[in-house]
Amino acid sequence: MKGIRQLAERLNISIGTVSRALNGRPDVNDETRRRVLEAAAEMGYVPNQSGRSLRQGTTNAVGFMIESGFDVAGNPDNFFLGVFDGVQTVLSRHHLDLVVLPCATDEDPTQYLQRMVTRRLVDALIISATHRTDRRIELLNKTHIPFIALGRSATPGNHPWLDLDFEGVANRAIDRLVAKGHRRIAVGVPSNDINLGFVFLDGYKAALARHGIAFEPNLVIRAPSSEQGGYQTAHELLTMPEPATAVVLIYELMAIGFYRRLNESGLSPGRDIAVIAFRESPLSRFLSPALTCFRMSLRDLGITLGESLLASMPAYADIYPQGIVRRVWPMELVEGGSDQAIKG
Amino acid sequence: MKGIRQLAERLNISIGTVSRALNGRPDVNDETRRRVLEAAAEMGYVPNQSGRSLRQGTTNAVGFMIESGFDVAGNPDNFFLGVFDGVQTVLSRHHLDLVVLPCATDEDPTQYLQRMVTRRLVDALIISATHRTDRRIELLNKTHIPFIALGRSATPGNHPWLDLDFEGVANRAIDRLVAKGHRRIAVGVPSNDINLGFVFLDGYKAALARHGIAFEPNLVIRAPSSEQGGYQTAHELLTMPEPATAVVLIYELMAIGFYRRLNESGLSPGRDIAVIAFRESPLSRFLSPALTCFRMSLRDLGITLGESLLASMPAYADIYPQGIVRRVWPMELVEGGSDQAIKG
DNA sequence: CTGAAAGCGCTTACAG
DNA sequence: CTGAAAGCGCTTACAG
Repeated sequence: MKGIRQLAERLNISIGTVSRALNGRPDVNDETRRRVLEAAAEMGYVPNQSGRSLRQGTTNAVGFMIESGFDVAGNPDNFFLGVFDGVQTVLSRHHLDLVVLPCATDEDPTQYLQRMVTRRLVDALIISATHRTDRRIELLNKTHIPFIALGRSATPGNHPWLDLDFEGVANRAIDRLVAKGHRRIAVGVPSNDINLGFVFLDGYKAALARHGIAFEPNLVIRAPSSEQGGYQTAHELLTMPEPATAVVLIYELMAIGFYRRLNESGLSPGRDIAVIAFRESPLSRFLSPALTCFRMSLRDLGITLGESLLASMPAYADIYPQGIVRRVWPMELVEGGSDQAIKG
Repeated sequence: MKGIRQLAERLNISIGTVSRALNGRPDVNDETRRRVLEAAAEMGYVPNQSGRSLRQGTTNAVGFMIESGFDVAGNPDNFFLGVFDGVQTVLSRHHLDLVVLPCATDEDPTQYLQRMVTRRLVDALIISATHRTDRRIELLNKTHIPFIALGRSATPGNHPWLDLDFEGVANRAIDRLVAKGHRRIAVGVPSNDINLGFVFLDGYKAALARHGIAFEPNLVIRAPSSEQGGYQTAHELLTMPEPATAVVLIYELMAIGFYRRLNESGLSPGRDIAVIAFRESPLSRFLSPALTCFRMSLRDLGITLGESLLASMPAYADIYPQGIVRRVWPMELVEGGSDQAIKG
């Protein structure tokens, strides 16, 4: 066990001076500092995090909670790994580490989060896949731990959040489809309580209203965010008395199942029914025809997420003076062949 | 700040007794224990992990390192989230938590791991995506922290490991294809140093030898483990002087690109060229024709991974007496239409 | 069965 | 510029 004490003994100085030298305090003789750093490197000494945490009251770690159950479904190409990378870029500037906290499927997310918070495993938290009403937000607001939500929620709070622009997705998709002559436009939305479904649906209704198209509840297909869900969505649409001519899917994974169901009926996406989906992934290019979808930089999203979180922490607020960030993240439309059909 | 001291004051007993009651020590009066537990629940008291860690020398956390760069590629449907779930099932039995440590793409994996180890963030580690020679294994063996590798490696060590049965995949795929009359069977393998590529290739060569088929180096196509890589693989195969009649792909993500390239030439997987891929995912069923591939339970793999890790930790060795586990994980073949072509 | 005390490895006012 | 000492929140021998 190589602690600060061994290091100090070896150099014949006090542990206080070693600590100050290591932590870059200005009140240390240059020569002393040099010797300390040299010896530390040689011994491979790194401060014990528990010792520091206990003394300082901070862990120098930021937690990112993910829920296997909800997050997985719609994210086939590892949405999160891209975001992690961006978050880490920011954290590493301040010698903070990112630890990912995966909540097991058989555990209540709020209880899990509660445990992580009270154990003081991390100084701050990022939560994702927010629900319409989200008890985690309630809990975090009560405990006063700094956090940011990747996703809005109807649960109130003064916390920062970052969310993808699902209104924008709905609006631009509808505008595009209407411009191509479509009037009966369906949407495939999540069947659970995840907040983005609500935002997307509101955007859809607003866009229809702008174009003077009446909202028809039966054109809103609720299905799991999976291939199977996409298959179901296509099946429902095809067996309707008056089928839709276009569809906007919330997850591109659904597009695979959607395409397949169309093919089974001898129909072709893009020719017989227009398809637009959120979000671009490696798959979207390889579908045939390529999927019209929305693109974003996961890394940039992660960077903004990290910076916005730090902005809400007193210790970093002067470096990131943006205050409480509440921001919608824009996305870019990527044209594919899947919505090229011209109607009427 | 609600610490053990506040709890003790409120109950008018010493902090030592509170600690003993909370930790389930037998030498505590039943009534005292009841009062302590009740008050703790009421106050929402949970022991500070830094305090415990510093005193006990353990963190009660197990780390699972993932590398964004390498792990992501071949795992479109979140391989790891399934495994995490199984690992957590095991850890939660012993009040251990799983923390995932994602190594950023711009950081050296060995240095990252070094930092995590010396900081003493976790008591034990799981590493994944092992390379042919893996400096992380060298490091971990040196530091004497308990760990298990998900994947074999040529780097020596007495550590436990668990690995998927890539020889089995190669053998059974080749047997099946040979039985259908194929003799020119290609393989698509990773273009990097990841160990599974070596294991798979060895299995392939051995299987060919068993069937008296000469090994042809140009039938080994090295490509990235992505759709693009699958596309490249198909392209190379189609432009060969004497094309292969069957192919085994190491990642099912490659199959998407492979299918697409075949379609571009008016060829059909399953009819014109037989395709088998490792590993089953939601996608494999939705490809047309469905992909013949290999299935496993990610959760069960995670459970075994967790139990094998604990077996190597002195504190848990009596509960998990399996010793140093070194085990190959079997998989089940799932029939699709992609290898139904009969040659000869 | 309980209390008082030591100590895990650090950081940081406080003297000098 | 440096050292001696206190103390972060726990657990655990050691007395009684």
